[in-house]
Amino acid sequence: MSLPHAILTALLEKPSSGLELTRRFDKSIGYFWSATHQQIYRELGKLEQAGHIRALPAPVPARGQKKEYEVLPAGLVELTTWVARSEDPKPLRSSLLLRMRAAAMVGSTGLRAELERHLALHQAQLDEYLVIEARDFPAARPRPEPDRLRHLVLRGGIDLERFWVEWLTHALAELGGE
Amino acid sequence: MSLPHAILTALLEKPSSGLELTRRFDKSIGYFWSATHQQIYRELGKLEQAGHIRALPAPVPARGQKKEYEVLPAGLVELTTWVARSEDPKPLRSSLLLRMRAAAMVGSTGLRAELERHLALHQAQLDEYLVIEARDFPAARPRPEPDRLRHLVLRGGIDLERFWVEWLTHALAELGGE
DNA sequence: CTTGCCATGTAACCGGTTACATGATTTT
DNA sequence: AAAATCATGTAACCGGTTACATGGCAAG
Repeated sequence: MSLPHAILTALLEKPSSGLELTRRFDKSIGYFWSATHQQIYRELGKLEQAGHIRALPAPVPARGQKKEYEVLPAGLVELTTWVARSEDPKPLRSSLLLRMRAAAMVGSTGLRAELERHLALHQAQLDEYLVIEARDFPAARPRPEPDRLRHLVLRGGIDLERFWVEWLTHALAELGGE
Repeated sequence: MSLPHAILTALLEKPSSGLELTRRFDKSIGYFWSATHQQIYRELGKLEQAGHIRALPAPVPARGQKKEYEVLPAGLVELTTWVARSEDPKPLRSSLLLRMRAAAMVGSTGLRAELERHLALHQAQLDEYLVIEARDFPAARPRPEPDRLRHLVLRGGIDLERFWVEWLTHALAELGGE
């Protein structure tokens, strides 16, 4: 049940329409909780019904017309209690690790190319994160808590990509020429 | 579309019944592709229908009776081609990172306890992996390829847990007393 | 002969994914 | 006025989750 809270967070940062949310998900919150525009519209409807958000009054409400949403006090309460809520981490699901395990049974033919492809993807994502870090979090400390928290989140993304890059590099070396 | 291939791999390692598979998932393949017994029975049905596996003939087939499955040649082909197949990594989904991002907007009250809980969980998982590594992969190299691949998979799990342990430790330090 | 466990399932639901539909606005 | 783009949606599907049902078998 994380998507509604992802949306509440995004709307708190800045009231937005569905499409704007979709775009911001693509380059920010979506880095660790992605969503398509269909999901977002569906969820906005539910959140409005629940009284957690409301559509800002539009001059002429109509289909195909932009609708801006903002968070209501009830939504703020919901998000605040959710932050303190406890939830187990979902078990890992990696089809790449699974593939490697299968390769141990049926041979690793063709696996190398896939590892190289993933390495490039993770390296690219890492580079993207590092650019954001340099832009949004230049040296200078200490910082106010909100900034520290946002930086920690980004750090998580960075270190996770670094893990993949290192593991894939190691795996390719270990696999040897095929 | 990974579950069927996880099952094929497990059945190649050793022909099993549905419940046996469920148990083996809980302590091996399930570390990176978990499944409940309902999923497994459903998938076994599909795989049998597709001609990828077959139930070994039982003396008295009946409901509530154990059914052993084995992989058929078609299943082996399917798994082999799947290993070489290319598939993008699913985008990361971490409700913990999301929670921290929300905390940057509404305050981090109650977050510390959750971080500590996750730290303990990941530390426990890491310890479990390390025991398995010591048991199944004692020093001595070089090794045949299948063993190298299985060890790489386990290494992935280990390094991933290490990442979480380190990041959570860092986050707790950075968060400071609350 | 009841309790508990082994083993195989069915049913309902839910979030995420993919494909498509529709209206409004801007560009050419 | 046709084409492209912005913006909001509907519908169908699919894998994973939760709750429950059913039968066989062994222990006390």
